[in-house]
Amino acid sequence: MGIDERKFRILQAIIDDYILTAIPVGSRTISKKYETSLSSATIRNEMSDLEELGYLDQPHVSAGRVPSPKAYRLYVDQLLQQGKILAANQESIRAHFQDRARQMEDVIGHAAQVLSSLTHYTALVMSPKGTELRVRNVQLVPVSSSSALLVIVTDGGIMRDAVIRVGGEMDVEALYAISRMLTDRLSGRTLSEARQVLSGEPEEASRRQQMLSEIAEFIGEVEKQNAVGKLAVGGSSNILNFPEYSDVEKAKSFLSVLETKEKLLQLLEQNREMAFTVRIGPETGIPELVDCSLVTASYRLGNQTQGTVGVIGPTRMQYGQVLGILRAMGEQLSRLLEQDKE
Amino acid sequence: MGIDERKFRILQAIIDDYILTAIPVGSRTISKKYETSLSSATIRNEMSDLEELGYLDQPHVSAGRVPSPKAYRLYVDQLLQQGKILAANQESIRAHFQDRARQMEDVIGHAAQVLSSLTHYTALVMSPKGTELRVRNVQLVPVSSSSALLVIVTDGGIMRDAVIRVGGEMDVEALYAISRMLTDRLSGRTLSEARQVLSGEPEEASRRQQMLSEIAEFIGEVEKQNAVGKLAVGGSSNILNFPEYSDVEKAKSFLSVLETKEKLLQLLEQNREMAFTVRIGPETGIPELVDCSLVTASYRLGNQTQGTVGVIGPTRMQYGQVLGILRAMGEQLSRLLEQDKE
DNA sequence: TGTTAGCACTCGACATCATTGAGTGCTAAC
DNA sequence: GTTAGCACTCAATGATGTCGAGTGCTAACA
Repeated sequence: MGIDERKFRILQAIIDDYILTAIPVGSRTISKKYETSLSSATIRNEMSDLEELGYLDQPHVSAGRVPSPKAYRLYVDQLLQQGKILAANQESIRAHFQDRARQMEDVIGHAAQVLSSLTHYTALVMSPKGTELRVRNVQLVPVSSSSALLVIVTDGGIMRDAVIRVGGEMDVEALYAISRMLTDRLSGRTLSEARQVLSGEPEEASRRQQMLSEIAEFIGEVEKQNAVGKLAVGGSSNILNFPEYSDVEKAKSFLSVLETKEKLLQLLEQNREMAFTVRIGPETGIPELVDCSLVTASYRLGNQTQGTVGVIGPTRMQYGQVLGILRAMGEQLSRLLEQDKE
Repeated sequence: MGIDERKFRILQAIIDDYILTAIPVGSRTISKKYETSLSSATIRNEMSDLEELGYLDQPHVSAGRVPSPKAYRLYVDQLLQQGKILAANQESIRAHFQDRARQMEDVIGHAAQVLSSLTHYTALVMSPKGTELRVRNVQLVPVSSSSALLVIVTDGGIMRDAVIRVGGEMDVEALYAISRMLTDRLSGRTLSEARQVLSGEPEEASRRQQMLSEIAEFIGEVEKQNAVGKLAVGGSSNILNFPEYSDVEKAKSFLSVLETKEKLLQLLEQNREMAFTVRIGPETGIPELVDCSLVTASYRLGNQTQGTVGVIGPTRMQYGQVLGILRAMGEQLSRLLEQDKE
C-alpha cells in the first residue's frame, strides 16, 4: 500500500491543523475544514491507512490523530524539494543589523535575539570556528615592565589576546623587533603550523626562548578554544509558550539541555556543510529533545561554511516559515562577514 | 506590642522550616520540632500576634503560616549583623578556577556556572565596568593594506579592539610611529579624557586626521559598551526545581526577566558599593520577581568595587548558605583580578 | 498573668463517580 | 469507492463527600 495523492493531501491537512492547534485532529475536522468534498467516514478510512503506514499516531483510542516524526519528515522533504524556501523578512532582518556591531560575539548574540523574536521559538547562533584561521600579524604590546599583551591577527578578522610574562624587563623597541620577527616567521600559516614552528625552535634557555614557548602554548589554547565556535542562545523561555511544555519536568529538561552548550555545539556541527538541515524529534539524537525539532541553516564566506544558525521548537513547528527566516538570517550573516572581510 | 525574644525564636523556627519545605507551617509543627517546651496552643497565640505585626501571612484560614517579606528582612538583618557570613566552600571554589582562564568573559561565565551549581539557584555574575579605565598603551596592528587593528590596553588588563580603516596605504613603520605618538599622548588618561584629546585636534583634513577621529569615535563606543559590564547567567532552569515555580506562567515570566540583561544589570548596579545586598521580594523593584530574592556580593580591586556576583531564588532562600558562598566567590574573583594585575 | 487542653469550625486536597462529547471502527447500504 | 448509522471508548469536566491539618476561642489551671 503506497501513499497516493489524496492520502498525502489529507496528511498535509492533518499536519497543518496540528501545527496550528496542538490538538489531536479528528476526521470530522478534516472533512469540514479541508476536504469538504469527502465525508468524515472516508477520511477515517484514509486516516486508518495512514496510521498503519506509520504516518499518524493516536494518543489514545478515542482521540484524534497526531502526525508522527515520519509524517513531519515527509512534509519537510516535500517543502525542501519544492525549493519554496524564500528568504522571508529579508528587510526586517537587515534593519536589525543597521548599527554595525564590531565584535563577533555581539553579532551572534543579537542575531539569536532577533531570530527568537521573529520565530517565537528558541534560537541558536554559532559563531565561525577558527580551525583554519591563518596568521596575518603578531604584535606584542607592552603592558607593564614585565609583561606584554600578545595580539594575534588572523584572516578571519578575528583576533585573540593574552598577557604574556616577559622575563625581566624588555623595552618597547625590543618587543617591536620580536613582533616583526614573529610576523615574518608566522604570517600565512595556520595556527597549528605556527605553533609547530615555535615549538621546533632550538632549546636555548634564554629569556626570549622562554617567551616564545609561552606564546606557542598560548596559540595551542587559542586553537582549542576556537576549534569550537561560540554559541549564543536566544528566547529560551519561548518554549514555555507551547502547551506541550506546560509540564514543568519537560520544560526543565529542555532548558537544562540549553545550558550545556557543548551538546548544542555538537548538534550544530553535524552536517554543517548543508545549506539547511531539519532534524525531527528522535533524529536530534538527544533524548531530552525527543519532541523537539531542530532546523538549521549555514552561513558562508565564499564557499566555506562559517557558522550555523538554528531554531529549536516543538516537532509541530512552522517549518516553512522558520526555514524562510533562517535563510534570510543566514544570508544576512554571510553578507556581514563579507563586508567585514572588505 | 513589640517582638520579644520568644516571638523571635518562633519566627525564626517558622522561617527555617518554611525555607526547607515550602509548606505553610502550623503551630503543631513548631511545638513538636522546634519549641518542644511549649504547646501548640501557646505557639498559636504567638503566631497570631506575629501575623498581626505583619511578620506572617496566612494563605487561607485553615492553613499554616508563611513568612512575609518583612520576616525575611528581619531574619537576614539578624544574619548580617551577627557577622556570621563565613566564606564557605573556599577551597572547592578555588579548585574550580585552577585552569586560569585568560579572558574575563570566560571567567564570569565559569563563575556563574559554579555559583549556580553550588547554590542550586540562578546565578548572575557581572564583569568589571570600565568607566574609570586608564589607557596604558595604544597600538595599531596592520591587517591589510588599507586597514589596521586598533588595540587599546588599559590598566584593567582589559583591552578592546576594532578594525580601523586607514585611508590609503600606510606602511608598518608609519603605523608604528603613530602608535607611539598615541601612546605618549594618551597613556595615563581615562577613556573619556583620551577621546577629548583626540577630538580637540586641529581640523586638518588629512588622512591621518581622519584616522584619529575614527579612533576617537571608537573610544566613544568602547566607553559606552563598557559603561555597563558584561553579564553571565548560570542555572536559569534551576528555578524550576522549586515548587513555587511549578506554575508555567510564573516560570515563564521569571525566565523572561533573565533574558533581558539590561534589567538585571541595572539591578546589580544598585548598591554596588555594598559588600553584600539582600533584596527580598518586592524590594527588587521588578514585578516579575515579587516572590524572588536577590542576594549579591561585590568583588573588588584595592578599595574599588569592580563587579558583582549574585544569586536569584525564591524568597524562601537559604540566605545564610548563599551569603557564605557569595562571599567566597567574591573573594576568589577579587584574588583573580589581583593576580591579573600582577 | 501566662499556659494549656478541648472543641467547633474552616477549607484545601484528594478520591470517587457520573456526565459529556469528541472521536473511532465497523457494518450495511448506496 | 463512498457514506450514513451506530455502538463503543476514553479523556475531560464537574459535583460530591471525606479527610486532615490548622485555626480561634473558651475555660480551666498554675
